[in-house]
Formats: sequence, C-alpha cells, structure tokens
Amino acid sequence: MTSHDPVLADLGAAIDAALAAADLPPVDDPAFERPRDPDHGDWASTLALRLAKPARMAPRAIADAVVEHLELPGSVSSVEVAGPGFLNFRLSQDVVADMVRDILARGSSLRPVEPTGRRINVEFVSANPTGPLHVGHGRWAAVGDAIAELLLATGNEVVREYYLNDAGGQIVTFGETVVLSARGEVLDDHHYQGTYIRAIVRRLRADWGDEIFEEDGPGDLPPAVAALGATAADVPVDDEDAPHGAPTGAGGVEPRMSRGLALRVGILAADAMQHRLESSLAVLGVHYERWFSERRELHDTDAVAETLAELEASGVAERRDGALFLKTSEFGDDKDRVLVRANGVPTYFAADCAYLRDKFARADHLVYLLGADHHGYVARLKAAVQCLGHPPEAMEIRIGQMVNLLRDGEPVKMSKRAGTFVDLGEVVDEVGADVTRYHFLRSGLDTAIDFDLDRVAEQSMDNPVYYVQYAHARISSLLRTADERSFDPGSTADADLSLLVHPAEVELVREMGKVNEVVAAAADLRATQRLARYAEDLAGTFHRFYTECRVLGDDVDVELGRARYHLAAAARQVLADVLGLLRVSAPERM
RNA sequence: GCCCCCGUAGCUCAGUGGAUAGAGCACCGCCCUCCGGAGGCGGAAGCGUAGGUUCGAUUCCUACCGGGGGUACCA
Repeated sequence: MTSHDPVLADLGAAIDAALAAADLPPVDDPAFERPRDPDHGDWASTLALRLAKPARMAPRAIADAVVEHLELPGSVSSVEVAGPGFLNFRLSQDVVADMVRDILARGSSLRPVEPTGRRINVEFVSANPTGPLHVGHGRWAAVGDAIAELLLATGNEVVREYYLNDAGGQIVTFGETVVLSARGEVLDDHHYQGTYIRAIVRRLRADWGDEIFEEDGPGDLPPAVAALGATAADVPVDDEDAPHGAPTGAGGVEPRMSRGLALRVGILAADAMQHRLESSLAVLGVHYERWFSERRELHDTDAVAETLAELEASGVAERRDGALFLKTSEFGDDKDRVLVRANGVPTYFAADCAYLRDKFARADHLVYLLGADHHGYVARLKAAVQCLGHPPEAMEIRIGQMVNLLRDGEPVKMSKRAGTFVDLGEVVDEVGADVTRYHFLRSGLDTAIDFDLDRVAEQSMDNPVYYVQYAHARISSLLRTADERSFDPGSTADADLSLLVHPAEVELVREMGKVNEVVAAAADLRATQRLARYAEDLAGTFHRFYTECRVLGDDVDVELGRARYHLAAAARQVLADVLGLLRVSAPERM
C-alpha cells in the first residue's frame, strides 16, 4: 500500500540507503504509519523499534544512526527522533500545494488507479421474494453497495448481484397464501402474514383478473407462466407431492387448492414482490447490475442437472442411501451434504452449487454478504467452491451481525411470517435515505447494531451524517458567496499555497492528504466505517478551519484569501468524493 | 454440547501491536458588529475479569463471566 504513495516510495528508498550506510540490517517494510498526534508529523516509522532486537541495539541509537545517514527526498522537509525511537517525518509545503492543485485540476481527490483486470461479483441482500425487506436488509444493502463502489474505485470490474430465491416450497406456500387471501379465507400458521399480501392480491387481480385465483385460471396467461403447471420450476419442494393442505377438524388433511394453482400464483406473486424489492432498494439508492432468478436461470435451464453431472463425474459427489451427496467434508465441512434427496428432489444446496458454477463463469472473485443467521452455511459453500475446482479464496464471505430494531428502546420483533416486521421502506420514509445508509455504513460488520427508530428520528438533526454534509454545504455556500461578492480567487496554479501555515490550515491539508490511503484500506478490508469516520474527521477539521480562518472580507490579505479559497474548494472535493463512495448525497444547500 | 461474532464514555459506535484510547449524542461553562451557530473552544466520563506472548496489548493467545447468532434429505 505504501508503494502507491510516491512520497513514501521515495522515503522508503532513502531509508534503505541510510540503513545500508549505517551498517544496519535492511528491513522489508519501513512500517510507515500516520501518527495520531499531529505534533508527531505527517508520517512516522517504527522501524527502529522493530530493528532493536535483530540489530541488538537500543531503538533510539538505531533511529539516530538512520537520521544521521538519511538524505531526505525533496518531498519531505524534516525528520526527528521521538519517544522510544519513532522517526517522525514532515511533508514539505510543495507536496501540500501539489496536492491541492492536483485535486482541483482533476476534479477528484481519488488517485487514478491501474485497472486490476479482476471481475468481482458482489452479492448482497438476496432476501426471499415472499415478503418486504426489513431494516436488517437495509444494512446489507447499504454496505454491499458501498463495498461495490469501493472495489470499483480501486480498479476492479464490479457486478452487484441479487439472488432471487423464486423457486421451491416457499413459493408454493406464498401462492397459497395469496390465493386464500384473495378468496377471503383464513390463513394457517405456516402461511405468510402481513398487509403486503393484500397489495399483492390487488396487483395480480389488476393484471390478470379474479380468475387468476381459480383452479382453471385464465386462458390468456403469458405462455411462460401458463406452462408452469409442472415444469422444472417446482422441483426443489418439500417432500409432499400432494397438494398443500391444512388440517381441517379431526378428519385429517383436506386440500384447499391444487399445487399447480398455488405454484402459478406463487410465481406471479414473487415477480410482483421483486418489483417491490427493487423499488424499496431504489429508495435507499441501491441499484443492482444483475437480478439472478433461481427459477428461470437454474431450474428452467439445465444448469442444476449439468452441475450435478459435473460434480458426480469429477468424483466429488456420490450416491449413498439413494441420495446424492457432495463430499464437502473433504474440504473442511462438518459432514457431507445432500444434493439430491432419496426421493429424487434436488436440495436448495444443489441450486447453490449450480449458482456458484454460473457465477464463476462470469467473475474471478466472489463476494457474499450474509447475515449472521447464515453463518452455518459458510463451510459448505466454501467446500462447494473447491468441489467445483476453484481455490477457496476465490470466494469471500462476509458475515455481518444482526440489526436490532428498536422503537423507543424496546425491541421490535421482526418476523416475516408473523407479519410483525417493520418494512425498510417505512423506515427510510421516516428517517431518510442518507441517514439510514450512513447509520449502517459507519459501523463495522462484526458489530451487532441497534437501530432505534425514535432515537434516529429524533436525533436526525444532529446525526453525524449531517455533520459531514453540513461541511460540504458550508463550503458550497462559501464559494457561492465569494462569487456573489465578485471575489476573484485567481487560478489555482497562480495561488500562493505556501501561505497556508495557520495550524487549522495545516491540519486540514494534512487530513485531506489521507484520502487515498483511507480509500485503499477501506476497500481492502471491505470496511465502509473507515470512510465514514474519515469523512467525519475531515468535516471536523474543515469546521475548525472555517471558524479560525476567514476567506472573504476586507481584513483578509488578498493572496491569503485566494489560497484559502482553493484550499476550501479542494476540501469540498474530498468530502464529495468520500460521500460519493458511500453513495450518500453531498448537498450544496441544506 | 459444538461452531461463529461481540463486550471500549451515561447512549450509539470508531480504533486489524505503537506515542496521552477517539467521534457524535446527552450533561456543564464559554464563543456571532464578520463567509451558513446543522458550527467552534473548554470540562467531566471508558478498554467485562484473570493470566500469557511482546521492547510495547483495547488489538494476538488461553480461561472465565455476560450478550447475540447458528447448528435439518427446511428454504
């Protein structure tokens, strides 16, 4: 990472030379870091501390020896030894000036990157199309979207993908639910509950008329749907081949509709749900390059069958007790997993294998964003990757901890079936897209977070996202005002940026200079909170600068005012770039 | 039982071996004849417990305590 920064590359080379000149052993990494305390300079190296043992010398003595032999590159103005043996470096004013000019000239603070040539597939949310999204999904949506943006910014080809589980028993159950609801009949415990079912009923009724809910069905369905009665689409279903039914009295099970009807309506209902999912996500500002339909792309094709045949042919899958097992235990899983049940019906896992195979035909690297409730699935998925002949690291699974939805401190139970969830769309309407996104983006995935509706709504005016956005709006206002007052900032190239020596100016510049390394680290670690926290730090340094350093006014030296103008403009650009990566808006006015 | 994640300020969360552990909110006290006070400055307040590794541990290891999630020929 350090090699990306030209200054550090120069400095590293100079240090290597100094070590050699001082008869000290070489280091493979100068271990540059940003000191927390600005008094410690722009960059620090801990190499003397690390070298103490192998060189059998006191760290300070090593540091002194290095400094003695060090020829500083032009980009570094000073070095000093501090504390137990830190080397603290300060950048020269030229570097500062170049950075500001560069940002303004290019219209971006993000350093251009070499394309990696890597095709990365990022899958996130992928909630079943049998119900609306809840707040927890919002977290994966915001984080997945921002991670995709980060990977894009660091030179990768990226596809955001949503896997639609629009096949299987749940679709039949979903169809049953909709039919019963349309007929005004009572639902059983295993049916989906919630007011959104009525919306689905209205939707289908509007599109196809009431007869869609009858056994015969309308004759003018699109062929693809009409032909669905018994296609591959209903393969991965519970073991009952009989129509789904509910216990009625003591007499046992009495079918309430045919399986074909439930399936047909279920498929149409899932399609309708997909549109609802898409619009909910769009409200959050999340858009996918690819919606992958399990039913259409895996079951209606030969994909599953081909995958199974391939796995069997390569010897990683074998028949046992009438079922087909994938030997995942040979690749770290607890036990082998069933691909095809003894009754001939493929499992959900079989579809997952086919899906993996399909993805690897389209991408070099797969990122999955899953909730903690899916972590039990990781081992077998990792194993499946290897069974398909790919190295395990070609797929990366990020497990995110859960979101606890609270309402005034009290947990809100979220259950799709019970209908007691709070829809993501409602939340976004209540607190706003930027606030919702930002709330999720500023925490690490490993942290289980609380989302208190009342608190977030109440605090919305003091939300950290506004702190950042306000800085952006404030600079915009400043530049507008300058324009209105016919302030002539002159060109960036002519501005004397060496005038920027006030502590608040130096701090701002110093903070701005971190942007590329923060972006690189955030991308590497898939850690959106790094960007968010950085944005907050940067906004803070700007606010301090703004309070202490005036840009406009008769009492401000003209040249200094111009330099500050360009500094502010560059700071705005950095803020806009970081917010852009988070896909949070950067308003000119608030 | 076994597996995964987390215990940091009153609250929500940062800090993937470095110097005096940070931010926002809440609380107390200051700061607008002047570019947006949705701001700035100051104050008070914290690494669950006990060991270990290391020149150095909030960070890595072990145990314990506490919280969350997972452990199907379900999807």
